[in-house]
Amino acid sequence: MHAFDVLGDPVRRRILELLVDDEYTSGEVVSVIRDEFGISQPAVSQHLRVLRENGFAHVRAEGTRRLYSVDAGPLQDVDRWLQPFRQFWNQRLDALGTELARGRRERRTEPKTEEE
Amino acid sequence: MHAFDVLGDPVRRRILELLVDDEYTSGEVVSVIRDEFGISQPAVSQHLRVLRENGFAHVRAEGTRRLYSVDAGPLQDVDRWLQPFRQFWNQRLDALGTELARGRRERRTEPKTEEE
DNA sequence: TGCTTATATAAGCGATTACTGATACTGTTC
DNA sequence: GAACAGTATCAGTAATCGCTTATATAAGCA
Repeated sequence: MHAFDVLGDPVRRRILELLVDDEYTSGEVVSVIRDEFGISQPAVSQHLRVLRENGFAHVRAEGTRRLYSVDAGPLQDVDRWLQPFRQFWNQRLDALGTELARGRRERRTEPKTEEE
Repeated sequence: MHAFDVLGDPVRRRILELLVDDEYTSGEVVSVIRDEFGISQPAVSQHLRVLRENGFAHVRAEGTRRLYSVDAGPLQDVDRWLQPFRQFWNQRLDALGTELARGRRERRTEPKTEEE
């Protein structure tokens, strides 16, 4: 399953938004998602499985509990895929990011048009 | 249709990769995609429609031809959604991006660990 | 050891998606 | 204005997805 397919589901996106801050047990995720989306425990568990199997989440057992956390690998792939398109909304930020990633030392920024 | 659903399809991703460089006529897109994916003209046209209707592409008529180009709006939404996750792979780039977007003037960069 | 809690898996079903072939529409050219 | 080229739309179909209910597994506890 491609990263974008995984992220296509709103429940899975929401789960990742939860995990970005903290580890959550399966049950905690279930209770948030049940409230927000009105779906069952198995439904959530299946989404967690998709996240696991596609490398978006780590699991760690603690007794009978399962603690989920973000694995950012596939998100980084998405970020990379996006790279060539960034020129459209922010050429300067994009260029700067590239430079920085290459380990440049110094920057001065020119006047710019604001967005966001 | 959510941006991530649109990007879930490999044909649509490929079309956007083409359009990132240049305008393409519908027929040009069809011929590239037909070669690479082996699907028909209507199939490609339907994908172009999805891109159009979801704001990923502009169309411009020129005679009987239709010229497609990227509209980056929804991609920028995706980029924004990704933002909180960037800390996982590059805290410093992330922080810098945020600062720059807020219009700061000056930067000096510290020594860093390389990635990419 | 048996009950309970936490979680995962399985089977089945309805909705959605991406395709195909057929056709419609709209300019261009003779 | 008829034929053609470029493109879009339509109707039908097969595959996939996300849900539900039912059930399995495994740890904690009386």
